[in-house]
Amino acid sequence: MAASLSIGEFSRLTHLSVKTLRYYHDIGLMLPASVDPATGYRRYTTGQIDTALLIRRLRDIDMPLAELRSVLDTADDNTRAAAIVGYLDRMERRLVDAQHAVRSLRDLVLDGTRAITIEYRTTIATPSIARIAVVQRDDITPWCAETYPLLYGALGLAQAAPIGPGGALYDADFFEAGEGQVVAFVPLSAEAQAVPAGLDRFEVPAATLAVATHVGPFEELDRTYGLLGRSVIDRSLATTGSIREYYLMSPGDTDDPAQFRTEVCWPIHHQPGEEP
Amino acid sequence: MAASLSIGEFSRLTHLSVKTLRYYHDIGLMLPASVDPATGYRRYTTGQIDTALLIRRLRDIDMPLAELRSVLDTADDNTRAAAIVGYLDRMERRLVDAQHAVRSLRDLVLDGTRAITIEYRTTIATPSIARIAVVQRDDITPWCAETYPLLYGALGLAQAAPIGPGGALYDADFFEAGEGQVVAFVPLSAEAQAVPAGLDRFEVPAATLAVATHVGPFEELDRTYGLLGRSVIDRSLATTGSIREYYLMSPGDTDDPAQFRTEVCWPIHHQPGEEP
DNA sequence: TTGCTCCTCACGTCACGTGAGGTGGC
DNA sequence: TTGCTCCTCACGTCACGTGAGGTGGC
Repeated sequence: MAASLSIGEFSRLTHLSVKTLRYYHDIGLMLPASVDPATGYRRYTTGQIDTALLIRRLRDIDMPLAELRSVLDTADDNTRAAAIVGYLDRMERRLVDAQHAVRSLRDLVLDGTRAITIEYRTTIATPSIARIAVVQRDDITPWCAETYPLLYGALGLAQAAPIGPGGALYDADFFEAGEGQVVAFVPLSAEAQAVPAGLDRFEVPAATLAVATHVGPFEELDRTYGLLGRSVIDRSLATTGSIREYYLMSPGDTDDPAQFRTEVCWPIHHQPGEEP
Repeated sequence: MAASLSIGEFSRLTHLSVKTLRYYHDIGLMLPASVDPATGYRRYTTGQIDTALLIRRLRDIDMPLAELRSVLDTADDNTRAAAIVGYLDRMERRLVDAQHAVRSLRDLVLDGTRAITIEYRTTIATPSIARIAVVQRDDITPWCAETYPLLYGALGLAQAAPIGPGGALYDADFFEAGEGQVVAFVPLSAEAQAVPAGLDRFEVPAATLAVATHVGPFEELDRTYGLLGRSVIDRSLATTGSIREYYLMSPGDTDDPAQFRTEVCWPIHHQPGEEP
């Protein structure tokens, strides 16, 4: 019943180029139904159109060939559908992220004049409740989304009130190696009750800091980091130590990322104008 | 004032890898502020952080390096902003298209059982008003969006009513070479008044057709085409001639693409069961 | 027989990443 | 002096596209 087609005919019906079909044959992704042993001519059947169209659809949305291969190798329809839907989910998230990146860049370009103000501050050690973990840069958003409700939830249960805005310490490795220790903390008076399992007492160390307040979504923090880092280095104030952020207005307070206010704190060895 | 940085320090501040920075130097996209003639060590300045961050942002959303180069070569701020925003516009459209592709594939995977019914039909020549042009496959959507309001608008002015649903003829080249003649037509009684400039009288030729009705957005037509083409070829009915579509329910009738009904008509040399 | 289709190499493209093997700076 | 940083090749990767040069089928 299924008729036989030359590679050119099959190409026209599937909108996969002849070169692409030959390449898929070479790598074993999609084999012709038969190959003439004398001439090497490839023959496809109409029954292969479905598969070819699926491949084209998935390639159109950039599924890597390795993943496509494992999808095609999946015989069971439900398992295969689940694998595809899993990819679609990931893809949709990436598209949304890309849209945010486009919009944020548009804001930056159309309003590139926003300067930052930098203040200098020496903090004292602060008792707090904290969650400490080694986190990858790419995982920081979900980790925070999970951690802060946990911390504030624990305070609620203990009927204790925070004595300042929550924040986090980021190990230098976190930025430099893409993975490092992160301490998410909420300041709390030392007399407050015992902390639940999984959370720790932690004393946020005293520090001398250059501080810039970032207004807007977390994805745009890079600009504030860039300007703050530049200022610190230009003034030869840089020292080792953790980068610190304080979340003055965050997802716990508002749903609108444009309203977020984040203090970015860069460790310095002395305040400008003071004795080193 | 601008401090000097090694490539590693600059890499950490900009999140561009050392390899990437060296590559940008090689191709002349972004030069170090200085290079030690003895050791080849590259030196960057804090004043280059802004440019590096812009590059990173634009690369994050896949601007090709050639375009990035022309953006960076643009000295005038407004012209540069316009070039970036132009790219952002194109990118945003592509992202929306990709989202549609993802959703449409999701529908297909979750409801892959939809079969099509194929009927056979012999039509007679039909007088019509038409717009004829050579169109690229990629441009067909805007071309149609422009053409049908024109055609129906002309009918309105002439106080003439169409005598059947609008449609289009697609030359074989349109599908095979990516560009070919397209005739968009609306059937009209031969006695109706003269046609306005830019439009033509056209007689849609008689034909014997295999017809499948596609329900849903135009982006999913490939599946109906695949199933219809497969059926026609399997039955050895294929012949040369234009592919034809009739728009029974289209953007002129509803805003919801899920409601669109399109007859896809494949030319055949005789109806199955009849004498060839 | 003409001309269209199909074939197989070999190499190019894009934007880097991955080592190898070696030197420089603090 | 140690070990971390930086250097330059050369080659790899991903998913094909672009010819060159030649054969096959109708």
